[in-house]
Amino acid sequence: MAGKFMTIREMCDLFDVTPRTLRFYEQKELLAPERTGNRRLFTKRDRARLKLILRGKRFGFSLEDIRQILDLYDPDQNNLPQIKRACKLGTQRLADLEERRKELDEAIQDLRGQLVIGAEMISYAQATAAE
Amino acid sequence: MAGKFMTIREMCDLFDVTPRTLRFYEQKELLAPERTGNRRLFTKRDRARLKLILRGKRFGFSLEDIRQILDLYDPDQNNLPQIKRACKLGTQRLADLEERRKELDEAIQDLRGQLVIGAEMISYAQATAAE
DNA sequence: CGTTATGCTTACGTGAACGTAAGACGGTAC
DNA sequence: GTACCGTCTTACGTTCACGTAAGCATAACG
Repeated sequence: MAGKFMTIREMCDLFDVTPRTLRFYEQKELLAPERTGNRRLFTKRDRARLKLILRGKRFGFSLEDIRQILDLYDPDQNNLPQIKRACKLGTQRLADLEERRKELDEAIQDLRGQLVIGAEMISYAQATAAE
Repeated sequence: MAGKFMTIREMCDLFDVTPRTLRFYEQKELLAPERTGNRRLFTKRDRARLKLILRGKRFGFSLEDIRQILDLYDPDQNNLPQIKRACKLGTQRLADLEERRKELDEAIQDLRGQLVIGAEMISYAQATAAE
């Protein structure tokens, strides 16, 4: 049923988005589903791209940022300069992500510390209440 | 000059944001600077909160999400139920962040792989061009 | 002491990322 | 055949996160 092509509804159910969202992404050239008549047919490629799109969004990238990143994932094989540009941009993006990971680790440490403090406040409150 | 209080401009320079942004965050109750007359005076607490705000934004949280997180970082010490709620929410948020880290690691691995492919494409193109 | 910078409030404007409603078209279930 | 999905296009509406301009008060500088 979903071997090669998927309808827009199947895509929506699979990724938990609305049809409007998929059409919007197509309009922004983030997706490029096939057509039969004027019905959209989403391929494996579209699914892979959508996964990347949603992931990017969860990390605060704009759709325009994401479009640039997507180009990295399937550049025009016959266009060497474009491949080189994509690699350069990708290397830069990688450094970006690694920086983000450091920040994320820091945030996790902070939050853990805060939870310890919270736990202390609770046990202290209970201790004084028991007096 | 910036020992205890900072002007809005000093804050802007320090965090690379506009005055409008700081006023906007205050209106949304993310910050609560003191006042002298009607001039805002930002304290160490505001600086700590702003750091958290900007960090949250980089990870795609909405300002409303962030407001909830901020409450975690200085709950009302006299309100035990609120502390407990904050801890619960914080624990949940921690799991959330750790999930994000897994995703981020995945994204980094993907991108590294993609860069390898790109490098291969470049060297292949150059090899065939040399024939 | 006038000019220039900084800050305040109020309020309308803007770009991104969709939501939503209207109307038309094609398959298909009865 | 017609009633009903599912999908399409077009287009106006909406929310979030600020930008920007106007008008006024105060502070800092020379």
